[in-house]
Amino acid sequence: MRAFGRSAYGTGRVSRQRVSIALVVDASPDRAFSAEDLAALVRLDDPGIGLATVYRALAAMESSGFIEPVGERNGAVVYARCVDAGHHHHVVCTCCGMVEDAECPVGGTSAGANGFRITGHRLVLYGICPSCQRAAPEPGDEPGRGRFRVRPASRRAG
Amino acid sequence: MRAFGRSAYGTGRVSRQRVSIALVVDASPDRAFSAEDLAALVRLDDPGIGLATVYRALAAMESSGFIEPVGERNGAVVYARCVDAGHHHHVVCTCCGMVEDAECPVGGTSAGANGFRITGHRLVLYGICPSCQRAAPEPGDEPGRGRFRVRPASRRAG
DNA sequence: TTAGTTGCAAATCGTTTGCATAATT
DNA sequence: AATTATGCAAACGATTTGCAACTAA
Repeated sequence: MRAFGRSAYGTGRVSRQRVSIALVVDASPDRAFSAEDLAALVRLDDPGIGLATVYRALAAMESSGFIEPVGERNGAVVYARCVDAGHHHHVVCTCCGMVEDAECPVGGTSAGANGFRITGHRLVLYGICPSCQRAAPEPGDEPGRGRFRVRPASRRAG
Repeated sequence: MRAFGRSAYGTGRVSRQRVSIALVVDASPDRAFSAEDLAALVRLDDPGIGLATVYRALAAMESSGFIEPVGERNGAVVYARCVDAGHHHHVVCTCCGMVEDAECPVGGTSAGANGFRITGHRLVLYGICPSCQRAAPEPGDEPGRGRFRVRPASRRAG
């Protein structure tokens, strides 16, 4: 197997399954997705793909920088495709899960206050996308349309 | 039961257990801790405290802004005490788990690019604290001292 | 060949919950 | 007295892992 997939996984072999998975992820650059979401989509083409395979691919894509975890939905981690090449972040619609790359507003801090040597950071912006804003009656209310609510990662239900 | 604890939990009743828990958290403002860590510390004074109680207290303290999840350790979420009152973030030593409050470097973005109405963000800075830097032979190597490795939240082992 | 990948099913294990009891307000 | 918190133990459920078969390189 060749071509696409190489870039998504960085290193390692590129199996038929990994190509399918990478293609689906590549085709959904503006939507946060969970392992189950991804599996469901991939199964449209390859019904026999196993969840474990998806999880393993997810881990590989994350460490290669092809995707990044951006929150959770019902206790499951949701990821976003990293469209931009370099260092960047994501804005996630907490209502529908829409995602867009965002520039990194964090600067200078790499100097490190209090003697810390800063090695990195994780930032995710949350908001309401244009589409969901339109659907929301009261600006300020959490729109009720989305079936993909994303929440800042940390714990399960509430 | 009264006094301390009120501020930590925002609303709700303040039981003996919740006071003990809040006291321990308050006494560890510079260390990331997991539910198990916290339970172990609290049990020094109150051996009978249940893990579920700690988890419930953790949830309450998080929603009241007394603590914030800052990563994970062996698949368990680790929290940091929010020393500062207002909006701020944390710098976490990925080696030993030491934590310090950090100012928010994110500005203006509240305007929202691409039409998003930004409602919030989550930022955690990672680095090596002065103490661990001293313990690290090669500047650049991940020090090997810490027994509390913290990793950016997302998934379990690797 | 040879090492990395897959699918399946079982195992993990941090976290959540139901319930009867105890304690706060 | 009314309501909320606690402890225990069982339940959850997303994610991980062992393993034999398979396959990209």
